[in-house]
Amino acid sequence: MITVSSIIQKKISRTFRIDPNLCPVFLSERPEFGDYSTNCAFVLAKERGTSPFLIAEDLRKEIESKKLLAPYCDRVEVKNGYLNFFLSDKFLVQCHADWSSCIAPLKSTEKSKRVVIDFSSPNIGKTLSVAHIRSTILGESLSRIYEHLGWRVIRDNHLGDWGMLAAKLIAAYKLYGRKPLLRVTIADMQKWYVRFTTSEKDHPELINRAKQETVALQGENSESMQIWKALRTASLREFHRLYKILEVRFDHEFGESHYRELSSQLVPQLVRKGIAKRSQGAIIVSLDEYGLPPILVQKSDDASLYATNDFATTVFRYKKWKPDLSLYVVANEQSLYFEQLFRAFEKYRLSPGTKLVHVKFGMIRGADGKKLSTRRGAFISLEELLQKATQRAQRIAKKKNPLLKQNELIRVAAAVGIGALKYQDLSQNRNTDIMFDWEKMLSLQGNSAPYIQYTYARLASILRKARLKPISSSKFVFGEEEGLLMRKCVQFGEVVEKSASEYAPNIIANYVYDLCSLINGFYERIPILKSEEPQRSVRLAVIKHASETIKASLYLLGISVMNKM
RNA sequence: GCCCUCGUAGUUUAACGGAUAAAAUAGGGGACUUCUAAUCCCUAGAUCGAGGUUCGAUUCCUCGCGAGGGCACCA
Repeated sequence: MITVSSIIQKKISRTFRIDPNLCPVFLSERPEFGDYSTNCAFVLAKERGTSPFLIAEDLRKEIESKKLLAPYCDRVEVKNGYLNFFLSDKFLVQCHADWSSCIAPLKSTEKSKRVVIDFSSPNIGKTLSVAHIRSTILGESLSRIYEHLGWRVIRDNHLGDWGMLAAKLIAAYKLYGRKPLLRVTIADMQKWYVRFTTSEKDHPELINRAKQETVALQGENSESMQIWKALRTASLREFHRLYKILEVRFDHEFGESHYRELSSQLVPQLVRKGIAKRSQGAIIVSLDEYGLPPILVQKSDDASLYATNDFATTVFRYKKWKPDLSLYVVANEQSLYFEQLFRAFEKYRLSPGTKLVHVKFGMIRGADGKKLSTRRGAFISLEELLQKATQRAQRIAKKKNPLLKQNELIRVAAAVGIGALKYQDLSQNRNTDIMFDWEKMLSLQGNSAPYIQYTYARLASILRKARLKPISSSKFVFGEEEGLLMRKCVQFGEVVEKSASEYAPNIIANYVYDLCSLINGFYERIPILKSEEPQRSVRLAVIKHASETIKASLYLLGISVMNKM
């Protein structure tokens, strides 16, 4: 994978002995500023006490006379104190000839870096809702992005399938369940669970029943254990159905239950090491030195907690995979909690080998601006959302292109509907809250997935009609318009790297949208099939690269393309 | 009370401390005998307030104002 900006940065920092951090090289904002720019002259001006314009000019002369950036850039300009670099045509032709090195995913090997991505992570017994959509879609996209960069990605769906939740589900089933276990659905469980928790207030004995279930769950062959297994399986069945529609997959679904042994061993271990101590009957890890409130790892009735389990999970993952990076794709609301968890883990392992990151995101809020909750009656099931999205897409697809065959129509509707939903979320900076709005969620207009998919379909149609004949590199000359498009395509690699390092798929979304907007302008102005050789071949080649770039970008967002729509 | 996230055109959103703050949508005007008009072109419109740091601030700091979230036995 070629990332020209880091090459330029390295050469400049080495040649002029500048700290690489002081000469950041970034993609230019406009064509007249070239392809890459650096503001290092400003930084150096401060250190040396001279004018940034003079420094920039000196650097430019030196770079040009030594041909420092050959073969990548053949032109350097100084403008407003910035150094602007222009990719050479020679380099663009080289990219064309070896296109796969620009766009193909890197292969992962034994030595590749490893990342564990913890995402989606729903609770069993409860229907997936819009609240799960962000983590699920973001996590899947991040997984694909890291895979593209050659990392070994371990996707783990950390199900909430244990503890009080599980106990209450079992107790509720025993009380209200009139169905054989095999026929129980998530909707049933949810109904029973809600009934159970709402009656708790007036009937405190229900809490005791649930506590008894937690004890009963310790017997591997108890009736409660059989019920639990069945409820868990039924939940997973439904989750998997929706994940399949969303094109989301996991390597593991260990869930909290997997760590029950480890959790129980952990607390005494923490106490022995002097990390945890008893306080007000409970066991806590104090985090005073970080200015954080303490984290509870055991309740005063000796039961374990969320944190205990997560701590054990972190230990388990560390031992099993020795990951370089571990991402927890979980909403903003849990910021404090994760900070506590990571600090506590830091105390446990004095030199952590894994970088732990809470990839947080804004909440989906209701029309009233408040958190969506079942209690407020603001429950919107994911299934309903997916259905509506697909239905609307189908209606519109039929209107727009009546020639589509039935099977094509169905494929288009799914790709467009689901794609729009994902794009709507992923194209936004992940920290911004989303106000839930049916219209917005399902919109197929403007800056949306179908705009990009449509651009792809247009190009596919041209390529179908064209029959490509490869022409030799020596005859290959980019005109201005073709060059502009090619330059944008060449940026793909660095865009992917940036989005990975910031855990921000929206960088890819913004990029592919820009690319398409460029393509559509090109499409309007420049004839392709009807142009003369050798231009025709050059244009076709660029169009092909562009369409592959769209496809690859959308793939990283978890969105599919089609040849007709 | 303390902590976290956020505040940008009418609306929904972009923007590594940098160049003329970018789009979509709604509004006004235009382009299909031409590779798919789910398209393109033109037009009007914005950084919550007050200070500070900086050559340069939507971005960093302080104080306000506003929205949302979190803060010991839920997950």
